[in-house]
Amino acid sequence: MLSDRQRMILTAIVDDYVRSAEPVGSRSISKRSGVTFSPATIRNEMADLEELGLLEQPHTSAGRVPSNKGYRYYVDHLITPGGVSEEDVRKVRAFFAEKMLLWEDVIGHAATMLSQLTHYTSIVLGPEMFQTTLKHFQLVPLNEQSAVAIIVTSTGHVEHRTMPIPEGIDVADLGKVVHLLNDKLAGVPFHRVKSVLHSEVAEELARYVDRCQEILEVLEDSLAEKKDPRVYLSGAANMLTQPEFKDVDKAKLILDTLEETAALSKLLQPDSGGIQVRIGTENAMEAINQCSLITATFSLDGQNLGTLGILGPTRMEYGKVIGLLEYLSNDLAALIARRIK
Amino acid sequence: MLSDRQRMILTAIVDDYVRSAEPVGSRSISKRSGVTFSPATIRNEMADLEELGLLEQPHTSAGRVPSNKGYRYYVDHLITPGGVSEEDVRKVRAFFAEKMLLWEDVIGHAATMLSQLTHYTSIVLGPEMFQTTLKHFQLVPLNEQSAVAIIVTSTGHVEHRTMPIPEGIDVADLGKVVHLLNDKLAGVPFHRVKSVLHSEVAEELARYVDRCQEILEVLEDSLAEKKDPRVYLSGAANMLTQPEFKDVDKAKLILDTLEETAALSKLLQPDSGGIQVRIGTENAMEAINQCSLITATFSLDGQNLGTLGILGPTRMEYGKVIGLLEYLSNDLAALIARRIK
DNA sequence: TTTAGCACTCGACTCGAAAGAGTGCTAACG
DNA sequence: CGTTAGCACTCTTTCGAGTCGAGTGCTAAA
Repeated sequence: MLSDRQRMILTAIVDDYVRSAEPVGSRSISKRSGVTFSPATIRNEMADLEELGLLEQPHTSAGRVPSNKGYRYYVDHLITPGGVSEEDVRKVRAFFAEKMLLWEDVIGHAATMLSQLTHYTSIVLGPEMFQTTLKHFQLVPLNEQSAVAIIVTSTGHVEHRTMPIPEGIDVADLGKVVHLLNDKLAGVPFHRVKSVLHSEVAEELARYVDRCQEILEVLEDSLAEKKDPRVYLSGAANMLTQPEFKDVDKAKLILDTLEETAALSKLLQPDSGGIQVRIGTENAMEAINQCSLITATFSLDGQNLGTLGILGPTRMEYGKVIGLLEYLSNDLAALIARRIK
Repeated sequence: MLSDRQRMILTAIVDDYVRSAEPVGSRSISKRSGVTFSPATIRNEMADLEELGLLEQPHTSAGRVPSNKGYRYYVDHLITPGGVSEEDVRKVRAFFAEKMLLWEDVIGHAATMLSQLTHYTSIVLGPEMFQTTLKHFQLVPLNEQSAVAIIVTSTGHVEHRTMPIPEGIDVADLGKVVHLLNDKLAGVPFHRVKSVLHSEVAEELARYVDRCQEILEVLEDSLAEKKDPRVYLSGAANMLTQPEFKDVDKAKLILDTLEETAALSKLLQPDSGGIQVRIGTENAMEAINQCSLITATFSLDGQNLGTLGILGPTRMEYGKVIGLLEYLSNDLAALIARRIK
């Protein structure tokens, strides 16, 4: 357990270091308003905090820097529950007002906004279809060989996929199949679609439709195929403004990682709902062991609609970012809820 | 007009500099196989080439570097029409074989492949819908307030957009409208959709359908709205491997630019079909005045289907990239042609 | 016209000295 | 006993001088 003074000093060091990116010395802390003790006292406390593993020294005769453990303590116990600045609220409002018309792009634009507001990198995951239920689906024939499947999920997410039509299949037959499937599949979770197709639908369908086996097969491919959720990335270049990545090689390592959307989608996969903070080596991926990732899920009736993520250096404005993510994820959830009513 | 020897020297300098990123000295050229004259002779020629503005010297006592004008001459007159290596052909084949099933993502994946094959940054533009014609469109109602419009263009491109349903409109009415519109609008270029809706459709529709004015309005918004073509970016981090961008600030400038998709879409807009090379300051955007952009359009019956772009430092493997783009753009065009038959 | 020779230029690298920031320790103080 | 002043010490950063080496331009000879 830390004393009040130790907590105060740790807070000061984190705050200072986040701002300046330079090791924090005892003198600069003693000069803060509200500090009544001398640099020497602070040095003693700092030595104690270092022994506890909360601080580190880049080298003798440098100031102190928070360790990962230090950041963790800060986030868990010291953080000031950051409200969102009035200006940011205004920007968010303005943004949604403008972008609501192009609903398809709204999540992508949210990513852009996040990176602009925070000056960090934002990574946003769209809904993972596989975990939602099918609400409605429809086929629109394109030509002899292909059709577009439009899929609507219970969360109001719409997606289309082109699929091949087996040689010589009648369009009318397809229509019948789709009609029947909508009855059977509405409300079925995607991860069960495959088995439902096999167990319940196949036989009945076979009575009405020729060659239904072939039709079911292509439908399976386009409907039930597991796909990674869409990944929206924005502000990756913001990483380059951080002094910890002034070395191009380090920066390249991270930016390369950021281009692998599959890896990102795994990285953001939340353990649970709400806000999560992963500091430095707490992140599974080695390339971002110098970074912290803060994520927030937004959901509707317990169904996960997506994840907002902010990636920055471990030396990051945790309070501000957490506040913003909390605010924005609630906003987005509310927006989607209102939309599908 | 350059002498054969001058052309040979310029070629050697460009090739060497592209490989090494270091100013090329007379000595290193004279050592090349096939070179029969001494460094002194080459120095004389180099001085002449510099006077012509084709070469530059970073400072006295350094070797020579091609100027933008030098690259231009190289691209226009000296380039060896680069074939595509067998290995690359194999990779492209393998790639298409694998990705054809997920047709929706094929262009995006093509971008990824381009950046991986070239180690440069690839920027790919999807089809500009506004220049194609409408082939078919359909509405799928989502709930009381909204529907999805599926739009199919003559080039086989499919797109969906959510649109609001005006309060209290009958779904059956909507169906009628869509049916009628498909007759009227099929084959109409998108840039004329708006006027056709007004001039030809409006009156006739009014006879059958109540409140058709409101319906037409929302349709206009979702159908005829001009949207920038989709921009696919891949391999932006490759920029960081180039020694000319080892300075983080320069790199940041470029990466920032690369995040503005609207600007990119403008930048890639081709003057004409085929391959285009823009060297250094020939590019409109100041941030990439140290870069070259090579673009190739792929089209079908004269309709532009998209643009492949490779962005790299001016010190770029022009021959190889041009060859690859030529090959891939033809391939893509053929693929699309085969698909819509 | 080509080439050898040579003085010259200029960036890159190395080294050491000086400056400066911050510490840890000790001893004194209230 | 906690707090503080004082001080020696450590380590990085910065700067300039010196050296090295690559490459040039010029001149004179082949």
